[in-house]
Amino acid sequence: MAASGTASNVTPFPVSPGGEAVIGLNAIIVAVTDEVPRILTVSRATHALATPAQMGEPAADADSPVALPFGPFEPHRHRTLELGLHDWVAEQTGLDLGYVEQLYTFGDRFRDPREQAGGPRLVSVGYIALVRQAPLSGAGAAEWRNWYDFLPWEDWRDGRPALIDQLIRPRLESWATALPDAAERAEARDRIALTFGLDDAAWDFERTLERYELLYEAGLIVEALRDEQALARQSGRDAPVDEAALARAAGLGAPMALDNRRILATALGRVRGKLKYRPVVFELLPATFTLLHLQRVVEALSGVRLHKQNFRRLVINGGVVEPTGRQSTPARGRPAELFRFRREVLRERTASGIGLPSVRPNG
Amino acid sequence: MAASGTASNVTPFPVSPGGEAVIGLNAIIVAVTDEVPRILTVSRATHALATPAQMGEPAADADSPVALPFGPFEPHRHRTLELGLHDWVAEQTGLDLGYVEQLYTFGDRFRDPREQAGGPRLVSVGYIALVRQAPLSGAGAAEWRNWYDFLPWEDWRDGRPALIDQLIRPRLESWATALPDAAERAEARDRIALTFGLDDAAWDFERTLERYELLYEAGLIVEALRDEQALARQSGRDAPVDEAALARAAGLGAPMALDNRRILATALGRVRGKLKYRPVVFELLPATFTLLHLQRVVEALSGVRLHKQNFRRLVINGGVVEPTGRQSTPARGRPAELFRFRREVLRERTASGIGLPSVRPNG
DNA sequence: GAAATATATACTCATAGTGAGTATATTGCG
DNA sequence: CGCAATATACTCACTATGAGTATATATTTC
Repeated sequence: MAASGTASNVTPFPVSPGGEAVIGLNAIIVAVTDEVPRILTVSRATHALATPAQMGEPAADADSPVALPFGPFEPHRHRTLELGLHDWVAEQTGLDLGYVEQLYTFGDRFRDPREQAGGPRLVSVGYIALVRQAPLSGAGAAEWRNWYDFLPWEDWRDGRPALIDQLIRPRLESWATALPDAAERAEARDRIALTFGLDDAAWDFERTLERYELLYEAGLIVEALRDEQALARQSGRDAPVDEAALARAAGLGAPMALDNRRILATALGRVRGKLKYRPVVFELLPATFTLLHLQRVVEALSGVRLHKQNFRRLVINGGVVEPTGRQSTPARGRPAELFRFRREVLRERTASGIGLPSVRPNG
Repeated sequence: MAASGTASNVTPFPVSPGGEAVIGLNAIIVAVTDEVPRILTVSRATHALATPAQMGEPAADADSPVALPFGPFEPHRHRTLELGLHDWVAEQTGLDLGYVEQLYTFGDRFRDPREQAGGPRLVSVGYIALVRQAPLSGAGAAEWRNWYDFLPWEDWRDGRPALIDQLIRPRLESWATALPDAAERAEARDRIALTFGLDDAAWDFERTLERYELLYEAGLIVEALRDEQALARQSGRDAPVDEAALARAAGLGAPMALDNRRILATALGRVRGKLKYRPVVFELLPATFTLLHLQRVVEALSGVRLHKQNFRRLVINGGVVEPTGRQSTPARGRPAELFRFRREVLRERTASGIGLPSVRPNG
C-alpha cells in the first residue's frame, strides 16, 4: 500500500489493490545419501528475505532456526518461475537442478512475521528438486540436513518411532482432553489415532501435512508457540514465554524459520505420493545401481521398510529398470547385478512408479 | 518497475527487485449436469485484469474469447489465498464454493500480453472448485460452458473422437514431417502416437496437459497463432495473419483468453487423476444418487466409459457409499436404489477413490 | 579348507483385485 | 402379455500382491 499506492497513476494495472504482496521462491532440494533423505537448508542469517537484522531483531545466533533456500522472483530476468529458481539456486549453492516440480504456493497471513509490523504479504511458490549428489559451493552458507531431523515421527523404517508413544501420543491426548466440547474431544481423539496410525488404524505415510498440522494445532511444536507469542505481542496482550512448553516442544524435531517446516511436511507428502505412480526415484540415483540400492532410497523417502523379493519382482516385471550385465563389488556378501533406469518408460506406460505397500496396523 | 521502484525508500522489503509482478487468482469452477462436465467462464469484457479496453485495444466483440473467472489477491482483506478466491467468486457469481483445491501457479512471461507493453508480470494462482449446481447470480456475466468445448479431443465416451483422426493426426504428422532434424522428426512422431493414443499406444486420460502443449507447440491451436502474432508484432517483425491456419485452428476447440485454455487442460488432468484416489466426485453430486448417476459423473469427467457391473462392485465393496433404503423414480426401467456418500471414508482409508480402468489401445 | 555370515536371486502359494462377461429381477408401456 | 429399459447378482479367468521358503555366491572367521 505505502509502496505502490501510487501505481495506478502510472499504469492502468491494479497492483495489489488490497495491499501489497511480494512473490518469492522456495526450494526444497532433496538428495538421498547413506540411506538418509536430506534437504538443503540455509542458516537464517543468509536467508534473503528473512534476515532478522532487517527487522531490528537481534542477529541470528548459533541456534537460530535454519530455513529453506529462498530467493526473490525477478520477472525481468526470468522467463518462468522455475527458471528463476534454477538461477538463484545455482548462484547460492552451485547446484544445477535437474528434476524440478512445483509444490504449492503459500500465502497465509503472517507467514512472514514482519507482516505484523506493516510488511507486505509474502507469497512463496515452493518447488521440489531432486538431485543426485551433494557437493556444495556458491555464495550461501548451505548445509544438507536429515529430513527426519525436522519431522522425526515420519521415519518408521525401524518400526514405529519411540517418540510417538513416549511424547506425541500422551501430549496429543492431554490436548484433546482439555478441549471444551465433548464432541470436539471425541473427534480429536479419532483424528489423533488416524493420522498417527495408533490403535487399529493403519499408518498412512502420505498424510505428512495432516500430522504436522495436528501437532501445530495442539501447540506441541516450537513454531506454534513462537507464532502464538508473536501474535500476542503484536496485539498488545501479555505474552509470557512458556519455557516448559518450549522445552517439551524441542523434543519434537528441529524448528525452522517462518512456516518452512510446514512446507517441508507438504513436500514429504508429495514426494511420497509421487513415488507410487511416477518413476521419480531415479533422479536421486546414479546411472547404475543395484536393486537393493534402489530399494533403500525408496525406503528412505517413504519411511517404511519393503519386502525385498516383492520389490524386486515389481520393479523388474514393471519394466522400469533393465540389467546392465555388470556387477557391483560389495564389501561383503554376494555381488549384485547393476541395473539402469529404462528412460523409455517415461513415455510408455502411464503408471510406472515404484509400488509401495500399505502399511498394516502393527507397522 | 515504474510503480514500485521507490518502494525501497519506504520499506526495507525487497519488492520484486527484478521488476514488477502482480498476483491474481484464477478459479476453475466445475459442475456436472446432464452428463456434461461444465466450467464457469466469464466474457473477457468483464474479466477483471484482462479488459482489452485497458490496453487501448478494440473492445470485446461478440466472439471475443471467454476467460476463466479471475480476481486480484487482496492481502489486507484476506487471510489466505483460498479465502480471497472464495470471496470474489461469491461476489461475482453468487456461488458459495465448497470443495476448493489449489491447482498450480502460472507465472510465464507474456502470459498476459500487456506485459509486452511494459506491464507487470502476471502471476496467477489457480484453484479448482467442485460445486453441485449451477444457479448463477452476482455481478459478473458468468456462463457455464461444456469443458469439452475447449478440449474436444478429451471426450472418448463415444469412442475415439472423430476429430483426432480427421484433423489432429494429419496436422500433427505434417508438422512433424516439416521438422528439420531426422531424430527430432522420429521423436515427434513417437510423442504424437503416445500422447493421443494412436497406433498401439493406450489412451491415457490424465495426459491432458501434454496433449494441449503438443497442439500448441505444433501451432494448431488458435492461442498459439495469436501469441506468435503478438510476439512478432512486438519485436517489430512483419506479422502477416495466416488466415488459413486460423480457420483450421478454429476446428480444434474454442479458444480462451490468455493462457486460460492451458490452465483448463492442467485442471482436467488434475481432476481426472484425483478421481482415482480420493472420493472427490461426491462434491459434484446431490446428497443421494443412484449408482448409475455416480458412474455418469465419473465418466463425464474422465472422458471414458466404464463397465457398469464392475463399477458397482468397486464402489460398494470399497465402502465409499451406503444404501439409503429409498429408491429412484425413473422415467423408464427398473427403479434404482438411492445411495449416499459415506463421509467417514474421508478419514478412514487412504486410497478410497473411484477406480478407473486403464484404457486399452482400441479405446 | 570348512563353517559362518551376508547378501542376491529364484520360486511357491494363498488371497485379493480386475476385466469381461452371463443371468436374472423390476419397472413402465403398448 | 410381451417388450424395452434398466438394475442387480453371480461367474470365471487372469493378474497383482503379501508373505514366505529355498538356493546361489560372495567374504570373513576359525
